[in-house]
Amino acid sequence: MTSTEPTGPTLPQGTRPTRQRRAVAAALQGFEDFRSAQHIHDLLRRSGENVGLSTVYRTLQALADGGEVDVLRTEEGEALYRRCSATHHHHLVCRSCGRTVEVEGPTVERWADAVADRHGFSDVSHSLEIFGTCPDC
Amino acid sequence: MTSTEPTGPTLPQGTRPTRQRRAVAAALQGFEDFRSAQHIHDLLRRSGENVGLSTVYRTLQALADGGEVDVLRTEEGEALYRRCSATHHHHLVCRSCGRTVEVEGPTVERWADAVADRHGFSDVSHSLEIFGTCPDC
DNA sequence: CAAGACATGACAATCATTCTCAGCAAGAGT
DNA sequence: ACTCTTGCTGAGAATGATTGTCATGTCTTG
Repeated sequence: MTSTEPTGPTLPQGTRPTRQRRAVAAALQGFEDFRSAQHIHDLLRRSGENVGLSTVYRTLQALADGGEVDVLRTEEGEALYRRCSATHHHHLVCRSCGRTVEVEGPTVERWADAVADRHGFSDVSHSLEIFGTCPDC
Repeated sequence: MTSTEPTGPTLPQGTRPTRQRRAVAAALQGFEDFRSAQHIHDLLRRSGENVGLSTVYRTLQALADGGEVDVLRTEEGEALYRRCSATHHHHLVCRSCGRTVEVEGPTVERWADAVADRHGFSDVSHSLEIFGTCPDC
């Protein structure tokens, strides 16, 4: 019920801005496409920031819960993370190189909401990803 | 390399209609909603049909490859299977009870293909699921 | 019937993700 | 600044779904 003003959008309120959490948040600024938790963990290692794998998972999950990062599942079920743009959108992902293109489809959004509404569903969310082979592959 | 005429739509061509495969195919007729491979394995056990877990996985995968069953991933990444209707469609899934409603959206299909095409992507597929809470929950 | 090819299943192996828990660090109070 | 309380971290174990292995079983054809 409290209306604590968040000081920044980078980390969810109620958490401590530790070195590790900052590092993960920073790493997310370093790429455009979707990366796995393990990949991000690697990036951190390489850049000198030592952060435990568990912590990377925990932090990504927290960020995802707070709507700070997008999560998507590959066709094999692996979770991929990416910093979230302000606007709601979907992705066109290359199956071989992982290249990602952001796409928007206002029509789709409306359609999904309408369908859910027609069936009496509430608290609606949807996931939409397009997979294919990009021109370079 | 042969063009063997398929005798039926139930199992992909080039496979032997063994007891186990028939059993899995039959089990899929027994429910409307999405079930995990392990759940299906259990159903078979209970109904007296003894089929190994590996075989259930293999068969489901083969059926999925042949477009005979729909596969979707839960938000936790687990694969769920369901017999496929003839037409391409998507699903409105209740997050708490798992109830599934099939929905169609020709517009969405066209949109997805158009977007992919515009970016030069080939061999395109898309996944779209709508999650929500159904009126009974 | 015999041979060859494919299918099966018990079990081991993978692999991403989560759990555990002892030790460390941040923020509040003194 | 010092301490206390609470939360955070991380190494490694545990989990759980899925896939691989391979000896054995079962069609199918000659």
